Amino acid sequence: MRALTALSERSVPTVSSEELAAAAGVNSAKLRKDFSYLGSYGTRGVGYDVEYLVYQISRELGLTQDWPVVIVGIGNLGAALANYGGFSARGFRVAALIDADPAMAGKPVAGMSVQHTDDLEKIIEENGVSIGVIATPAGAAQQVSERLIAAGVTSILNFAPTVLSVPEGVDVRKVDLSIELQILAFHEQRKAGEEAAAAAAGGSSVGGAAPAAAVVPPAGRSAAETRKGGPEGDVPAVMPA
Amino acid sequence: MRALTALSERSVPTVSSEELAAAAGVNSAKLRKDFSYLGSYGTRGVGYDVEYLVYQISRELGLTQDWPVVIVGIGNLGAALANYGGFSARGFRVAALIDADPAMAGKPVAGMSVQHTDDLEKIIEENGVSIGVIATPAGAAQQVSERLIAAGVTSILNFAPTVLSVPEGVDVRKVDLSIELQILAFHEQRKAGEEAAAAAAGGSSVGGAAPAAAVVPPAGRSAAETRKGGPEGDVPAVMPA
DNA sequence: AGGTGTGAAGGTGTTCACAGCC
DNA sequence: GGCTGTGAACACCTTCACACCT
Repeated sequence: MRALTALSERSVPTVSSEELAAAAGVNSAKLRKDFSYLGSYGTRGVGYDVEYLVYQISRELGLTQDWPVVIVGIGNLGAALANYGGFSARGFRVAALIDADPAMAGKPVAGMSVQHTDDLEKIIEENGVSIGVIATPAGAAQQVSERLIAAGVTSILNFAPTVLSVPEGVDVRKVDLSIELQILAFHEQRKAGEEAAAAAAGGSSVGGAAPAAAVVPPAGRSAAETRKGGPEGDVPAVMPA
Repeated sequence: MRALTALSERSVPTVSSEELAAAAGVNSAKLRKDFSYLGSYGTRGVGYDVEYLVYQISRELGLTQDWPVVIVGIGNLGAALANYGGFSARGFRVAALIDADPAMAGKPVAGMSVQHTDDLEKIIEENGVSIGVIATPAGAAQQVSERLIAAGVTSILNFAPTVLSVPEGVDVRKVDLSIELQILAFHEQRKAGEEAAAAAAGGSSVGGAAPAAAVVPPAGRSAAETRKGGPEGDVPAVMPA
């Protein structure tokens, strides 16, 4: 979608699956197959009409609708989200900012006036909100989610570091910022391990030029097979000590 | 890992793959197979020693190390990240907060003093930082990333709404907050579509009780097969108008 | 000639089911 | 008897390759 939008902005009229795939960094066959699930929107010998394709995909993804959302918990994170430009650009409209702190009520954040939690139900109903964003502290999250759901919200984006328990039919997506860092740290560790291994081995490996994006299981497979000793001071399968 | 930590806090000594799988919401066979890649850390007839398993997985994931990180761009989002408790809890230490605005320099955020971009290289080198977090506006992100990388950073968590281009060997993870909302909106749209379809069909479907977590391609497959008409006012494959 | 749409081949990831150990 | 560790079966996803359309 990003690649398509870029083409659209450059007023490119049509793309072949090959060109678009290259721009998006994927395989052209995959792209064609994916598009085929939406329908036959291409023209053989020509390619896909960019504008038409943008429209079809947008609609399929629900981006042609305008989704009102509320943000509950206007601390640093809530304020950051309220100011985040990406939302309005993608069809989301921040209908209200809600905080439990009476001192926050009435304060202007991102050009809106913060409202108090007391009015949560009213706000949701009046604006027909079905998506709520929780940016409260962990302790408040579960309770907030219950009130949101009771008022009619059926999708929740949860930034609080808690697992919410919600009734069936309600979607929750949890954003855990530290998990992203953990993933980076994991790869960082592997980089260090590979360097060390390479240095120790002294270059006896075959094509050891640039093992950039290694994947986990296969790498340690054979090592794991042999080392079945047990729980005493042994070495991790995927990374040499 | 979350499920394990919870057990550890409740001082549960051992778990079977079955119990842990239920707690984590996954299949027990998958869990055993995944663990087997790390080694044979379980005891047949008994299960896994919780503490030992926590340690092994932590080490494998690189969580036993202390990772210094810098946050560049101390606006709302940067401040929110600096205050985010989850980082220190998972072995990350915020080594410095950096902002380009001279007015920010010296200001206290999350108990630290914000430093100016001029000192970026010095800070990175002195603290041995290999992971950087970019929370600047889109326009500054690419340049910041280049300075970070030149100074020795090899992993970047990018919150700015831009695609960074970086040399090989550098990992970038992009967090796009609006994508999460888009995913919720997509499911939300499908919920609405299903309701409408159910209402229209009047209950003639077979087991139409609760099609909670539907997946995309299969659903619209047969419909897509028949509708090959072409680009005039037709209906999306996966969602009835 | 150029490029889509798609059956078929090829991979990868998941689950089953059971031998083997405690 | 209970539970792990793992080959084998299975399901799903990706890629190939080519018939068919413009």
